[in-house]
Order: sequence, then C-alpha cells, then structure tokens
Amino acid sequence: MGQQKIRNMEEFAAVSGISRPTLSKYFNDPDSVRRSTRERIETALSQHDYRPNVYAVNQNRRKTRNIGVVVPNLADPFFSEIGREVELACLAAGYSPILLSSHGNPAQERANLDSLRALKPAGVLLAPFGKASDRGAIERFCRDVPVVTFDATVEGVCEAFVGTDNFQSVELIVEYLCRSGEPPCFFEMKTPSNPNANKRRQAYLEAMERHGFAPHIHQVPGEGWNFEEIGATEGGKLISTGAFETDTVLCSNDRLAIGMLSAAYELGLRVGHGKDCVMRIAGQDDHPFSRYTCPPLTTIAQDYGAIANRAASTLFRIIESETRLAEREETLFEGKLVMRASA
Amino acid sequence: MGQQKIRNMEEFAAVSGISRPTLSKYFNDPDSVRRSTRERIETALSQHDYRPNVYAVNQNRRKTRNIGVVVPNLADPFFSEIGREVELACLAAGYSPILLSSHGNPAQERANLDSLRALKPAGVLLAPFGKASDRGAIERFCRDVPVVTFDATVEGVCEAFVGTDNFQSVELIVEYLCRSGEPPCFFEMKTPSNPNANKRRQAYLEAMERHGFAPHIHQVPGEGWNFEEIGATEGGKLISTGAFETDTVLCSNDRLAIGMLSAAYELGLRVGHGKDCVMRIAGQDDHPFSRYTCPPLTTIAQDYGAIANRAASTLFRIIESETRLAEREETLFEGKLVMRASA
DNA sequence: AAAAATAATTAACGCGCGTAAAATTTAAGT
DNA sequence: ACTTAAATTTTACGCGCGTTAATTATTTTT
Repeated sequence: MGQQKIRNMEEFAAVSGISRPTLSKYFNDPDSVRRSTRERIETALSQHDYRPNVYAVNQNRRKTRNIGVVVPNLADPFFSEIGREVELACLAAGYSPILLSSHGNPAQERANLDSLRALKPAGVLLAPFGKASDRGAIERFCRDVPVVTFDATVEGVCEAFVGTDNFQSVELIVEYLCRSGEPPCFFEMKTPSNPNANKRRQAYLEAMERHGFAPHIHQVPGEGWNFEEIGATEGGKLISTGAFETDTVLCSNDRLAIGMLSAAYELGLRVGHGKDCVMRIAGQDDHPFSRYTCPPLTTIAQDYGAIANRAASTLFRIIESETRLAEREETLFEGKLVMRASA
Repeated sequence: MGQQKIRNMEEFAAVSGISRPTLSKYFNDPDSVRRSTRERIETALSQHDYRPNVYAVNQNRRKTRNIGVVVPNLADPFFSEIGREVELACLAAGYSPILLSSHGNPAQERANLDSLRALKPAGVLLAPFGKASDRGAIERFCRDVPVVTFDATVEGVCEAFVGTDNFQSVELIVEYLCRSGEPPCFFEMKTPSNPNANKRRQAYLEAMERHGFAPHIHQVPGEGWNFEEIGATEGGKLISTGAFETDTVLCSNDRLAIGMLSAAYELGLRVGHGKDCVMRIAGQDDHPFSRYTCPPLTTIAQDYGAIANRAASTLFRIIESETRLAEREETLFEGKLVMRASA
C-alpha cells in the first residue's frame, strides 16, 4: 500500500504496467484477460487500491450493473427481511442492489421508479402495492427496464412474478383449523390494497366450501399500514360484540392477528387451543414477531428465501439473455403450516 | 409532451432556447438563474421531459449530492423507522439519500462505508454498532467524508453525535418504577454491542443509588440480534428460577422485554401493575410493536423524529459550511415515559 | 521453427456534463 | 437615455472511462 493516490485508470496503467484498454476489459470482466495479466493486475491492485470511477464507468453504458429493489414498506419486517435476501442475491451475482421503500405510499412507489429510471438499472425487483399501484406508470417502466415482481402482482404486467401460493396456503390452514376445532371465520380489512388479500379471501371461500362449512367473512374499515392497530381496534370490537360466528378466526395476515391478540388479551380472553381457552386466532405470513405474541401465533409461513432467490435469479436470467421472456412467468411457492399455541 | 426524445443537455438547449451553461447552472441550483429564464426552462421541461444524466453530472464533482445512510439492521423496526425519517429529511433538503443496512454485521458496516466512498457522497449519517464497529475504518472514513453518527456513538469519532439521553431516560423510568411499586432489577445481555446498553446500565446503577435502593443487574448470554429470543429464553429461565430479587424488571431495550413478556405468558404469570399481577416488566425505546404486546409495554420513548431531523440538519450544516466543526457536537434528546399496562 | 491464433498495446475519438473566459445582452439605478 | 451591474451566450477545454482499429507481442498449433 502507500505511494501516492492513483487518480484514474491512466495512472493505474502506468504503475501496473498494463495498458488502459486491457484494464478496462479487466474491470468489466476479470475473466476476459489472460490469466497472467489478471494476476499482474490484481497484485498491482492489492498495493495501490485504485477503483474505477463509478460515475465515469456508467456514463456511457446504456445499462449499468445496478438493480433496483422496490418494496412497499420497509417498516414492515416482512419486507425488510425479503429485501435483505434479495440484496444478498444481487451481490452474490455481481450486481449492485439499490433498495428503495415506498413508505406505504403508492405515489412514492411511482417516484421510486422515476428515480430508478435515471440510474439506468439493469433490472428491477418490485414488490408493488397491487391495485393501489399506478398501473400505467409500472407498465411504462416495464417497457424500458426488465422487471420481476414479487410478493404482490400487478395483473399481466412485467416479465415475471414470484410469490406464495395463497390457495394452497389457505387450504392448508383452513383444513387444519376445521380438523382441530370449529371452522374459522375470516377477518380482513374492507379495502385491502394488497392483491394477496383478495386471493386469500377467495381461497378461504373455496376451502370452506370444500370442507362443507359455511364461510363467514368480516371486513373492517381502516386505511394505511397500521394493521396491528386495525386488528386491535376493529377486531376487538367484533370480539366483544360477539360478532364472530365461531370461536376461530383466521386473519388475512399476521399483523392483523397480532393486533387482535392484543385486543383479546385486553378483554381478558384466553386465546389458544388449550382447555381453558375461549377462542382461536390464526394468521398468515409468519411475521418475524409472531412467535413472541401471547400466545405464539399459529400461521402459514411464506418461504422468504425461496421467493427472494427465485425472483432475483429470474431477473438475472432475463438480463443476461438480453431478451424479454416469451411469456409472463408465474412462480408460486407453497406455504408451510406453523403450529403454535394460538390456534 | 411528445416530440422526440431529448438525448442530452445540448439538445434540450436547442429546443428550450436556453444556452447549455445556463441550463447547467439551473440544474445545479434553480435559484441561480433569473426568474424569467427559470420559468422558460421549466415550461420547456414540462413538455419535453429531459433529465440530466446522473452519472455525467457526478463524474467531475468532487462531492455529489448523495447522502449515505447506514443503519446496523433494517430488520429492526427502530432503524427502519428512523431510516425513513432521515430519508425524508434528506429529500426535503434536496439531497439524495442512499440507505444501506449492515444486517447486524460489523464487517458489512465496513463494506457499506467502502461502497459509499466510491459514490463520493456529500456526507454520511451513520448509526454504528458501537464497540463492535471497526473503529479504524470509521475514523479513516470520517477523514474523507463528513459524518454524523446517531443512535449509537463511536467515542470521539466523527463530526457530531445525536442520540437519546440515556441517563435522563433511565432516571425517569426508574423513578416511576420505584414510586409505583418495588424497585426494578435490570435485565440485559452480557456482551451488548450497543454502547447505549452500557450507558443504560450505568444510569440504572446511579438512579438506584440516588433513590436509595440496592441495584440488581442480570446479564444473560446470547449473541446477535435475536433479542426477543434471548429475552424469552434467558429471561424465562431467570423468572422461573426466581432469580430476580424484586417483582419488577427493567429491560435494557424493548425487544428483550417483548421476549420476556412472551416467556412470562408461557409460564402463566400475569404481568402488569394490576392486583392480580405477579410481576412488572418495563422496556426502553418504545418499539413500534410495544403497544401490542400482552400486556402493552411500559417503556421510554425515544424521539425518533427529533433525532433523525437533528442528525440530518447537523450534517447539512457541516456540508454547506464546507468546514469541519471546531469540536465534536453531542446532542441528546430526552426520553418520554410511556405508561402502559406492563409496569 | 514457422504459421496461425490469441492477447495486449498504441492512438484516438466520443460520451454528457462542469466550468472558465470573453463577448454580448438584459435589467436596474439615477 | 445613460451608466453600471448582473445575467446570459459563445467558445472551448477537460473529466474518466468505453471502445474501436491498427499494430505489435505472446502463445498455441502442427
């Protein structure tokens, strides 16, 4: 190390004894130069610490090695987890992830896509809001940049979608709940922005029919991303007014369930499948905090890692093949039943 | 809108009738051109949608308008919240935030600083690990880039630090606990990487002495960021073996408390300050989920917004003054007692 | 060892923009 | 209207790197 600072590739060429075009080749793909020169470059690199100017490198590229990652809300541990997995996958494949949160706001999602456009990313991994997303803006964006959506889909848009099989998941937990006690009612928000919510409702209806029980859906008002609060306030109301037809409630997602559990606790009701329990509550997603609720939440686990890795690898495939997919790919991973004490 | 795509500032100069150097001035600071020309530019802009090439713009700048934001772990809602606040402050001030998570790994923190360096940021907002951080790497980084640390400090390093006044906060809750019941024991991890933990322990000792009670500190083993699990497992052990000297436990942070609450629930112990309760548990931080625990967690709220905004504005001040601070600034915000049912 | 194939070097141009200097236009002040 | 000051235009160069074409050096093949 030491010596004077290397200011540009020209100077590094001088100290390393390698010509600039060869260095340029090396930095774009280390394997594109002869083994011996690669080694010479790398030893020089180890004692001079030069790195090409990111901005100069990308200035004339039509596409950079950046990959945009857009999630609806980083404050939701589900997305921070899956965002992390996606980031790691990008780094492992030699891309630079740029993580953006839409902060629960579809307008921000659009703004994020706009700023990404300026960064000329090689591709984008997008977890959209769904119906609340600006469909037109996303369509336009997809025309310019390869996009793989995950978690939630915008019907028919983008190269591919990777998510969870809600029908399989819901059947799994409905079957379990019916088998082990009273059949579940379904609890959700009236105007869910997330398309998974709609699929889950539909799946619930079908599963209940299949098992020969009457479905009961309870939709409560509430906006935004304060799911726990809505679960607590509105779920609490339903519990205390005896609105639920059975003693078992399947929530559209874990965060609603977490809120409802806290409401039940406030009401002095013991939740779970034990003898002294008066009701059962189940969720969906296996939120990171679900194992620490009181009682721990029975839920359906999504395979975060599988979804993230498949979404990423699908995007890489599209980028590297330089051609758009013949037709839209949909990959759905199965959920796993996580049995805990709440149901 | 419409017409053909504008490829560069030259072409935009042609269609807008403004010379390129003036356009360049405008894009660097819209207020630096005459009002009338600014309006002409903006109407042209509204019907041609041209944006300067980010990479070309930054290529020759010694400093960009980017601001790096590095947090230890985005999966922790505390940091995703405060990260969000910081991002907003940056955008409002006309900077571009780049959010990076160190994923609970000090080596990643160092890697994040390295990649930030390549982006020539105007400044960096860093929430370090503390003792676990690579002090040398951070010092070196601070020599090249203005850095304001927040949440946790690396003693003596960087331009400024913004955080919570742990001594004031802990006094507040210790006073409350002593006044309203038995004096608290203190529960924490044996090897906390976060310097706040050490300050909090110290503050606990001092507060107990001030109030004339004997302090009791319980340190449990455990690594990493699975605070809830450690709180549940190790805290549960302490509870069930009757290790706590009093019926009141002050946890070093909310996530440990959340874990301990779940352990208490498992043990069938009612927590809170009601008549039928056998123990009290309190936390620190006012974690977003703390109001939905069972029972809701009594805790000390940090002023996320104030910390984020002060950290950001301090950094902007340093950047815009173009001079390093005469001496290191420390700003500590007071915590607020949040009384809920758990203590 | 000569021929063929592969890799590296030299020389040179362009990308989109920042920026400086000199010339020119526009606005402000009296 | 005339002087000054301020803003804009013209002209021109440079930044750090990608990239290409022609040349030279190195390795592989037979």
